[in-house]
Amino acid sequence: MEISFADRELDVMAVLWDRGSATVAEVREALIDELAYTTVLTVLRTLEHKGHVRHEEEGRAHRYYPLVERGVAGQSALRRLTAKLFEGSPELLLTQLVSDRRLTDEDLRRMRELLDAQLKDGES
Amino acid sequence: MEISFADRELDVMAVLWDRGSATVAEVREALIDELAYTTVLTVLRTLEHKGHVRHEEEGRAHRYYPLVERGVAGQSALRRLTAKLFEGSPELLLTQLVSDRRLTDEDLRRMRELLDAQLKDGES
DNA sequence: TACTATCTACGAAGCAATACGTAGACAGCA
DNA sequence: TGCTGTCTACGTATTGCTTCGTAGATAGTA
Repeated sequence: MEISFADRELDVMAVLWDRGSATVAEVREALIDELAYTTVLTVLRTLEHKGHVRHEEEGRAHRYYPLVERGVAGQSALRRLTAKLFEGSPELLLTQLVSDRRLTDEDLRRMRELLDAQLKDGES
Repeated sequence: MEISFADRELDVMAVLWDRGSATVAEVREALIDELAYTTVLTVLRTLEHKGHVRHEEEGRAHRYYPLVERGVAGQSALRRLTAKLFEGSPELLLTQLVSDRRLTDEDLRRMRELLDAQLKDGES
């Protein structure tokens, strides 16, 4: 089961993930683009309709909570990206990743440790 | 300048990237979903209209060539992904990438070697 | 010549995403 | 009580993506 978000939906989800939860006004505040209040509301309602968020009453307002974990959405997106843009090779993706930004040695070392840890996990 | 492709457009681009170039019939053949001939043609024409592909006459048919490199599109997509789904941290992205159980130990080992190579480069 | 297969060109329909306006509910305050 | 600001609900316009049908051109073949 694949999860994916349209551009604007992803913007909104990112706010919910960052803050844990948010009201319409808070989401609107957090977004870079200046959207009408009702626009943000609409996005949240469609996300709710799709089952990606839920809401609770908070006074007269609604507080929205993400129902999809950021990691799950990330995993899904990474798989699509790997398949379509990196010939199915995570290695190629990593090549791109480290060639784009100038990562410090410290960054690279941490990333290598990460791979070490994962490899040791597999051995057990 | 950000480049992005819709889902079906990406499917088609992937074929062109894999093969270097292709006619409408070849793209149609290569796609997993069975689409009408005109559907594939339309996608290619809109891609051409956007400047992402070009075509040359080949007999009565057209042969389409990608004008955007796979790597450039990949870079663009990776940036978006990092920003929206991994809080701007390539390290978090890698964590997610390597935690995918679909990766073999061999994949992980090669990725570690890649980072090793990158680290040794940095020392020189 | 007439038929068939294959191609492009064009148009249109359906749907989802995006964006916003208006109406109506309601709390707080003058 | 009446005004103002804030909220949801609802409707709607626009745009882009996707899909395909039909028409017309043309090369090859009976």
